Amino acid sequence: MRLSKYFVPTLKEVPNDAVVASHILMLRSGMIRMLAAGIYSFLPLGYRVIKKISEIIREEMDAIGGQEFHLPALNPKEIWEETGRVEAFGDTLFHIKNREYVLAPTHEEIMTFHARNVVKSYKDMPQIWYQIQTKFRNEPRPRSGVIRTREFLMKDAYSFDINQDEQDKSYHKHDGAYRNIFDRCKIKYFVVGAFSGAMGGSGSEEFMVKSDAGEDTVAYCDACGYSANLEVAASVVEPRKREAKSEKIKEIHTPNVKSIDELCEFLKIDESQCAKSRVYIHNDKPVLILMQGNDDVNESKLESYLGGTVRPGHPEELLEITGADAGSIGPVGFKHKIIVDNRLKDANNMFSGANKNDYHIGGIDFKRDVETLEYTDLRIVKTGEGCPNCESKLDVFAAIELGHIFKLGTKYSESMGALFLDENGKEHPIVMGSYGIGVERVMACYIEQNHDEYGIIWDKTLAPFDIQLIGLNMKKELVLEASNKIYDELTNSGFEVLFDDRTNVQAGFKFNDADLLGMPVQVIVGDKKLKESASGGKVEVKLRRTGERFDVELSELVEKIKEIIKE
RNA sequence: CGGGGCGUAGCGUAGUCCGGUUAUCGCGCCUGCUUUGGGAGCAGGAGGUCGCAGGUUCGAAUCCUGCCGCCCCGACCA
Repeated sequence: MRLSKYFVPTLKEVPNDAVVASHILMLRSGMIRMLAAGIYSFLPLGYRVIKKISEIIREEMDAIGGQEFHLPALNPKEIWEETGRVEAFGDTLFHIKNREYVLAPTHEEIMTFHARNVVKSYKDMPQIWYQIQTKFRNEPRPRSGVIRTREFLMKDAYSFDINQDEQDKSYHKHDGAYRNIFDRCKIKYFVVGAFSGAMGGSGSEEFMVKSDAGEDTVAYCDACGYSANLEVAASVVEPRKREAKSEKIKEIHTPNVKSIDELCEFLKIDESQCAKSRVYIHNDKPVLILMQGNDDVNESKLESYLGGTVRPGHPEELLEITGADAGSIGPVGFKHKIIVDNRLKDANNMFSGANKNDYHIGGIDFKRDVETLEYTDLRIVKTGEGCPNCESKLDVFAAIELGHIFKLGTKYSESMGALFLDENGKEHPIVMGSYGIGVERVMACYIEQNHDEYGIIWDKTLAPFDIQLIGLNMKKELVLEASNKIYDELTNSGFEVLFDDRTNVQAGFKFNDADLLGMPVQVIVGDKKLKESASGGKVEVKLRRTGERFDVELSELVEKIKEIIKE
């Protein structure tokens, strides 16, 4: 491809709206342009990368017996009503205004629709069906360029099996395929056990990439590989030990003391002696949560302990429920359910609010002074805390979710009536799995992990082209002829070559563009080196990743490049 | 949806507080000449409803009101 005719609008300056590296570089290298918030066009160069990623995914899906579908994005709303997901998705689902259609945010219903009444016998399974297509979600806040958008490309696969054991096999096939896909894309990732959330089902794993641009938070142990979404992550922390002697309970006047830090300062005590109170509302009833010191409540853990959803109480509610404002609330005399973090199990000699403004209570013994307590793990894990599986320390960081595999069970097959007969003629719902990969996210994550101050650093697998051929001064006959010839030779040898044949662009400009676009190999043709050798001339070869450069005789160029580029 | 920021030529921006000639500068673009191994030089040129609408005023990029768009944080998120 000749750059003089190719639409690659590179940008010298950083666009105002881009913040994360992958977004900046995709814009600057002319691979994408924004149409509206969370809606992007892929330009020719960027689309080449998307096609390469899709092809890798396709190969690995086919290798585990996947069959590719092409499904409608426009779906009748009634199919989505069969599973109750019009309501479940709520505002995230795009609705068509002038017909009872929705834009598909995923395709469980549609695949199940095709399976029911057709996949009727145990002999028809297993099946793995997949698609690589555009999905639509009305995200409240798109962000980070292509990482969270309203319209995006997703590989979604669905498996259909006769029972859970068989489904486990399909699940493990996908686990392997996913590892192959991300390995081949040269992405450094890790796998996290996760909630299956609103998807339903019994188990799931997320394929994550460590990145500040990510929206998930993960606890990870370098030593043993333990990893978990922060929503469910556990850690080993020093518990509050019960002291031998329980002090007498006493009320203390603490004017204007609100926070745990202020309380410690005022009473000259350690935060480990403090029980912080948070009031949540669960099923319209108040629940008091006690945490040690400044530990934070993990609302996901609280929700899974209680079932359903919780929300923090409003200030007015707190006053009505406890008789005090936040900062003076405590367990003594609290009339409703109290749940205490494990770290404070059976603690005594604790300080907490008195349920009376400007007063706290000291010498609280949870076993003596509070009627009924429940204990569970409610902490948000922090960096440096002990790994629950080994002796090492946990690291907590942000991550991008690249892929997610679910054991769906029979949620969709039951609600949509996708049933089959087993060898005894008995009817069962199909056991399903679903498996997603965000295609643009693969691209963004790769760039997040492979760039420098000059631009993107592609490996051959995802690079839009293998080689950027740079003709330095295209007005010189010698350079023009030689670079044209090299272009033909490399192309005929099966390489994908982007030929910077622009006549009116300075050398430095071409070099910088080449580093920005980031093809793995640059071949630089200038008249000085062409004249250097009697045997027909030399060109310079530069490796983008290392910056290494060396001269190669023209006659040896193709062989040399083959050597460099072979995987 | 809450908080914050921004919107002036394709991109990046000055000017906005404190209203007043022809709206600033750089890059990019067009024409010509020169230059050609690290983001060229000279000369000439094109390009703007200052996000939109209304209002105040003799006069609005600038002040007021409403709306729209974009970014960041939060909430939300299979």
